Amino acid sequence: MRDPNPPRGDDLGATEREILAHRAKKAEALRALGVNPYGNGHRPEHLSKDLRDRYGDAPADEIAKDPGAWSIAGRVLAVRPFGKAAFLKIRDAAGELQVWIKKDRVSERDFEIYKLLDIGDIVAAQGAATRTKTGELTLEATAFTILTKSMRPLPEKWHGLSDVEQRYRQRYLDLIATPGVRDTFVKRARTVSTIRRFLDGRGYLEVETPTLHKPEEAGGAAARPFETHHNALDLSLKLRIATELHLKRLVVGGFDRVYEIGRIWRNEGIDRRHNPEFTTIEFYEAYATAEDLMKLTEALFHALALEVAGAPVVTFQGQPIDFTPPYPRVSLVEVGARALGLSVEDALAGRGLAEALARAAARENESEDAWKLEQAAKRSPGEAIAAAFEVFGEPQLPKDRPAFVVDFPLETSPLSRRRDADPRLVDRFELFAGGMECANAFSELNDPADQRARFEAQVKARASGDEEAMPYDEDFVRALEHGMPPTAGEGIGIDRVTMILTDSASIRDVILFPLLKTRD
RNA sequence: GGGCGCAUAGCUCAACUGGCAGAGCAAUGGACUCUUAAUCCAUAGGUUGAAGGUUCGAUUCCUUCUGCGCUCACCA
Repeated sequence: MRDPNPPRGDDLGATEREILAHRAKKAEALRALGVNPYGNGHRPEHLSKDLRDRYGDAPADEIAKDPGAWSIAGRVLAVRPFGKAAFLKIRDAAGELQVWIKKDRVSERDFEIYKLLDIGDIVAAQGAATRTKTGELTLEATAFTILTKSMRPLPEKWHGLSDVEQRYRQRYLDLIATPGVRDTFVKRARTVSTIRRFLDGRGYLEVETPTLHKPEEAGGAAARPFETHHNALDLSLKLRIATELHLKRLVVGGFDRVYEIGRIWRNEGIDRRHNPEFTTIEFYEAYATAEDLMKLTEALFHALALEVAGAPVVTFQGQPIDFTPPYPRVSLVEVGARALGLSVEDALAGRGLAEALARAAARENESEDAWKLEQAAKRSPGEAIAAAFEVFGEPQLPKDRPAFVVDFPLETSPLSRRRDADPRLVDRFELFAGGMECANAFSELNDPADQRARFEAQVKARASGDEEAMPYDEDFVRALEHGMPPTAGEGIGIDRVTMILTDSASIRDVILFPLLKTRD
């Protein structure tokens, strides 16, 4: 444990303290030159990209004919000084550009300012374009100033930041120093905007529903919620675990096509695929069926691959995945039952199921899966078959393409409409890609009596220890009693889709500030 | 929550079987007007994550704690 009342600036090492002090002196020296080290009001007229667009690969003599008058600003990433000249590597919003400062081209004062420069400072330069004899497009400065003085050093220039923890805690440094990080988050933004454009173009309305839920509202998924409290109302609240139930209320209210892109919270474990807060898109379309949404999903993911990754085939962790429709379909009950050596009929009826699960568990003997199968034997037939699919079916899903898992048992889907042809199943699908569940969709249950029964089953499950079972949402049933048109809905995990589109191994690499433990 | 692993200068990493804690980059001072990890000379920088223990001696071995990573379970 450290000093509980550390001095401001916390536990700096001597080197760091010296750097801060030295740079503070430079800031004062800038003020003495009439430069506010934290000034504002300087607006660059160009981006580094403007010079590249203008000159491209043009040779030096051609650039010399029309060198232009350019004005850029950005962060200094590297300085290569030569006494009376220097090359600066500057990064702005559009890329990087070299700036060349020469004592005989800038004013004496500007050269004094340059001498107070540190790597990490935000600077502005004006001047003409040129190409150096090593061939690099360069802005040859005629005016130079420091806009913001950086007081702390950037990470080491060769290796950057390799301490994963520091990358997440100080993401601003990660963005500056680690190649590709910036691009990942640009692609994340493009993923969201592509989805938004896709749905807007199909007549969907974007809405926002509460993230603070009363205890009875915090359903829509199987998960444990975070708990919080409103002081003025003295009200216990939970953070939402899904947007589903409010969005369907809106379908009842006449918004036939709605979606919400938003943060949800689930109070569960953290690993490569899970962060306590993450972003989903849920959308609901009246008069559509799960079958319709499969078509829509194929079109959407194909569009995402093209728009975000730039090609229909995306390589994720060394595995190319072809997002060109159509995607193969795999039956959960068939594969699950077959894995247990049973017919679908016997499995759904529970005939021989316990014995088959025991046999399968024994086959798996020491592995973790055995335990999962043994637990499944205590649940309903549908849940047991789903468990068998998880253990035996999921690893066999196609890896070079996304795949739809279809034919879900009723018991695993408390908000899904029963299938007319077989009421033990629901018209539901999950989209798997890259070994992850990326989307989950179904024809929505709009029979209020059936919904009531499903909620009752959930309450019973909760009473017998299932902490992830949903609460009974009376108002939601009331809404259904007013009549919800036949509807299909879908949820997509934005973070996981972004992982695939950016080839990121961990969900933390696509969340700017993932949750970490507090440091003392 | 379980298992495995990691923590040394601001950053990236060394330090043999327990024997004076080092290097590169960054920094500081100096030289240098075409560099791309610029180069050259010099200097400074450490509670080896924390607390205990074993030992003549601990970065190294042991215990506990903290944080992080991987993995398993739960989950999307």
